[in-house]
Amino acid sequence: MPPSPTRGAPELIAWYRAHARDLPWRRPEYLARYGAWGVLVSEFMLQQTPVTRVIPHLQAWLARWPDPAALASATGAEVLQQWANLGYPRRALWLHRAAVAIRDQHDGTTPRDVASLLALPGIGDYTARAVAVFAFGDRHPVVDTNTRRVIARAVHGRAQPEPPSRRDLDDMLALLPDDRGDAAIVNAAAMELGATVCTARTPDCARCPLLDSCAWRAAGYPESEDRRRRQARYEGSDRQARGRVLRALRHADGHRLPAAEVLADWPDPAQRDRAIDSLIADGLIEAEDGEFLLPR
DNA sequence: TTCCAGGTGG
DNA sequence: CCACCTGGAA
Repeated sequence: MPPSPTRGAPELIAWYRAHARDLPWRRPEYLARYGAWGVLVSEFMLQQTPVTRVIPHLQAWLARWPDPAALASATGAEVLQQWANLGYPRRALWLHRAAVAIRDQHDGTTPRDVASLLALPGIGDYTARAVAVFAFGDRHPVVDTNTRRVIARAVHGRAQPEPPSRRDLDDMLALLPDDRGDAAIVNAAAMELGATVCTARTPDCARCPLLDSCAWRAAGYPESEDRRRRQARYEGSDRQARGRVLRALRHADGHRLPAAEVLADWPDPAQRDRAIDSLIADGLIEAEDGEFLLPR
């Protein structure tokens, strides 16, 4: 017998109301003050970045640039400086470019429809739907890696999700109640459950609101083969070299340094040149008069 | 010392 | 598929 469309939704909603973390972007005063732009900025920072690292940067960022027009008028150097050590600094440039597009193409108002959001730089399947749902209250499936794991277990009875695919959105959609507000909570609850209870390595099933209906539990918690690729070593990587260059420029007077001083002590000159060239290609640094500098 | 989390774009 | 960053946990 196929699962009923909203199987688990009431349990998720009740659990979320009682146990969701109190995060800044979930507070009514945050949404009242920053609106959809606040949701968009928080989701940008949360891409690939733990909640605890985002919180202090988010407050400072929105205090400085509370709306798209304010950010759009900043320079690349200011944006990268403010992004600081959040990681993946291309996101900072994408966010800046998204602000420019919102100012120039949407009258400074964060768009509501998923297609328009997807057209903005740095916004993909997850972020577009997260903004549409959490900022505007529309009914769409929002799927992050936590959601995918929760669905793999509770619905499909597998310990780990399959590789990401469009079917993930269909799976989540099937769990959403008709009511838009309830649907938004179920989206948030699935992510929250995966982040705090149905975790990758040590799920705490005793605290799970879906315990009674969980397909993984019903199947006896079968293991699944670990198909994760080993993460590339960071020490000595191109990533580390790029990160060092940007960190040096963030801390330099005028955000510029003589080319000879940039990564001067890096052990592999070819790798250093490759890192610098790729930073220029990405628009994260510029070369001028024998110096490297953050972009203007 | 290694491992881990995590969306987007190419 | 693979590159992209960081710092805290294991």
